[in-house]
Amino acid sequence: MTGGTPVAGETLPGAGDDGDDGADRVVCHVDMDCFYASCERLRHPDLAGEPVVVGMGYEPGESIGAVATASYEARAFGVDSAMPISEALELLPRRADADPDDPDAPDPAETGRYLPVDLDFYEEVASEVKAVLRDCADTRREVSIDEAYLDVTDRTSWAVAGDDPDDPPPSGAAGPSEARTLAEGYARHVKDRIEREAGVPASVGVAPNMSAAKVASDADKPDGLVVVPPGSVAEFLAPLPTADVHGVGPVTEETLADLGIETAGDLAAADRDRLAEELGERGPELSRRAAGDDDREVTPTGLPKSLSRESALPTTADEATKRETVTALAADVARRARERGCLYRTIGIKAVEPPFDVNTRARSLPGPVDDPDLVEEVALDLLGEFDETRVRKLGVRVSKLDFAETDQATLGGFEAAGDDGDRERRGGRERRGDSERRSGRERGGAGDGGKLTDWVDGPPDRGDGEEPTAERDRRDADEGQASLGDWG
DNA sequence: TCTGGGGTCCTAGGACCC
DNA sequence: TCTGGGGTCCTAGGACCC
Repeated sequence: MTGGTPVAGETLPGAGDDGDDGADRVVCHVDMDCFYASCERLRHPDLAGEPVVVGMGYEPGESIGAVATASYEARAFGVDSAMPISEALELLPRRADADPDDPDAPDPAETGRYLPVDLDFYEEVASEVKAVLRDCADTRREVSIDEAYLDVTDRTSWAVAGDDPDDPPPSGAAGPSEARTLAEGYARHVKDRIEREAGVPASVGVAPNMSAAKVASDADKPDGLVVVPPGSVAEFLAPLPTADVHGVGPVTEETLADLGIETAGDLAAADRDRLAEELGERGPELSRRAAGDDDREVTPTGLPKSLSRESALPTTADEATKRETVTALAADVARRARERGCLYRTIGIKAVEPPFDVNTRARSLPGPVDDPDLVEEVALDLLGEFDETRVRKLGVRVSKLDFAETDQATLGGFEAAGDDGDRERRGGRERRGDSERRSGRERGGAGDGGKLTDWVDGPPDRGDGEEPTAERDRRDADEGQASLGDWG
């Protein structure tokens, strides 16, 4: 896109009522364009300009799996995210199936390139994007592998470019409608750096709050930059369909339509008590967002709340098959929990009956554990209720995660004692897990000895007086960031 | 539509406690 | 034993997002 940057609405004098007067934030939402497909193009330049479909669960030559990402060229054929590969292939045949000697073969111009998901590679690219974001904003929230919010209030402002930033025009009202704000220049800088340094395109939305920035980044994809200055947020959102508001899905959209609410403007103006009746607390909140009113701070992503694995299988009632599947999923979830250094206190399963009937069962333990055998045992026990049931998908999940506990085990057994290798570390952790399993309730008791007390005076090997809790918190934060990429 | 996998948050009802 | 009220935890399900 080479056209001018769309600036949503003009700032009308006296209309600056969206946010806190004089305290307008500058929030960017960075959304990578068809990220997986862009990553594939990065390493396969011949894919440039081609319809590209990246499928999860897809294997070359097969028609299983679902579309994870479709390039915009592929979307032009109707291929879309979450679509079964088999359906995508009908809309857009595989290039490999185009054979010039076969009159029945598809026209190569109407075919696309299909590739399986390679998350490890996408995470490498994502980490380069994140490096740019870290450089451009101190306050960030990374939402997924390809999306982040930045609060850049302290790096730029809503002042009009060319004017003295220390003396912005009142309400930004002066100047021609195409006046560029400093915020726009900064957002372009971020966008250009991502493209230059990570090699993949992004769309960026800039607004005084998160939800408007999110909508803005979506408004001109791909390769978009949409700026919504304070005072014009409500006006920018008003004509959009309710489904464009973050948090409005198909069900809510339908409910709203039944109330005669079709646009964000309708939603903003709707009776919020009525919305609360229909939608619960979410209703009024969505209405506020639609009105351009969202005071959520950009806060870093925390540690995960749950870890799960699930997998689809040909619909079956066979008990042995189901138990095998759950056993494998349980082992995998337990392994990932251990890798991330967390204990869990609740173990659950999911069993999906055709067509899409989701059943969940969960059991909480007396205390947090790291115990793969127990995950399997509990999961299989919960599965017992579905022995007769035909299922098409099974899942295993651990929740009520506890990171602090293992951190202490890690620090005590690993860092402080020196690197004794992974085996030793795991052994220590397992022993700890077992003891927790027997006496999980000991946790939280004040001054009951144990590792916490050992730390009160500082790490055993270090006399530098560094405050141990602060150190642990920092590790927590780092771990949260580092693991982000795994949840695309 | 015959939907893949990994998450988050919210709600409602029941158990249990004071 | 009944009645009332408040709070917390747990489980199950639903909606939504990427």
